[in-house]
Amino acid sequence: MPKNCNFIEKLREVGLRPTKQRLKMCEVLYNREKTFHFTINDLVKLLSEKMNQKISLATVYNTVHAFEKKGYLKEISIDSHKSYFDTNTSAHHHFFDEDTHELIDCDESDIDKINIRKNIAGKKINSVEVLVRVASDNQTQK
Amino acid sequence: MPKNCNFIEKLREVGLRPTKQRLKMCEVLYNREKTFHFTINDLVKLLSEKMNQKISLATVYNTVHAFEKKGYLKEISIDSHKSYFDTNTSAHHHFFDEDTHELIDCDESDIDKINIRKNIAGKKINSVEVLVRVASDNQTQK
DNA sequence: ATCTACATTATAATAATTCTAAACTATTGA
DNA sequence: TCAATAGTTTAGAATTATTATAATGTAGAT
Repeated sequence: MPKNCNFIEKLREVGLRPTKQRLKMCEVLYNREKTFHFTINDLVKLLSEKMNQKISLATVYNTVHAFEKKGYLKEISIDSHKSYFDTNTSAHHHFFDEDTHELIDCDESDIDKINIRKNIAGKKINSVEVLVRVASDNQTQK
Repeated sequence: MPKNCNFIEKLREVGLRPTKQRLKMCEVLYNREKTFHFTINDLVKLLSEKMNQKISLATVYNTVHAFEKKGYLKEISIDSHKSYFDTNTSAHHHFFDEDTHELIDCDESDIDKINIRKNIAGKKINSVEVLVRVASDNQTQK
């Protein structure tokens, strides 16, 4: 498991002070095998339940947004009622399970490269993202 | 210009009563050449300013959602802070101009067909949507 | 014309997010 | 080591978007 000093350095590098709260958040977010997708709500729950660390809501918002601005987190738009964040900040696509409301990362190999034929005058492409919505296939058969 | 009786019929067909408010909304939404992208806020403004029709906010929400449920409108997720709706309900992709916050429809021909290689067990694909974020190209040059 | 089910409305309620101002703390450098 | 200070956290208030409520109104069937 990565030690906290990694997080301290990481935070320092981008100019964020390594406070107790930010370190706890780093642990929750980045001390894991797989990419983590979450809403602010999920995160607050995890922090208070699992980490036994009560962090003010405002701090969670501030810190998540600080992380986002610094490129530690990426916001994903799926549902206009909820903000999802992703610890995988590289360009990648998603599946969204409409039954469970779960986000799943796509690998490079899951979706062929997207070819954009249209050009918008004076504009450059910042990102190309695909969202594949899936749901349980009820007519189970042949 | 399409006459209102078209809207009356249209509404009847899907089981919505053609009330004064819904007809006004139909006019704003569908009496236009091009696809219309809007937020609830945009729509309320248009109704009150251009159409001189004061409709209660609750009615606008209810009616937009009724239209959406019946397939007259499609919700587009771009920004978790705003709900965008689209009068083009067919499957299509979008450009999103991050400078102006404007949505632009893609034609079939603008983006090659997306090939999804991954399968999620027991799940079927409901939709595949591409969002291309663009912004002004400032390093104007060679 | 009357009835009934659905609509509209103003307003209250809720939920998500941001603001505020005071208290706190990590860093700097004397 | 110890202030000074600049950035941070916090509780709670404020704001914004959306939904619920309950009274009143209206379209469509009889």
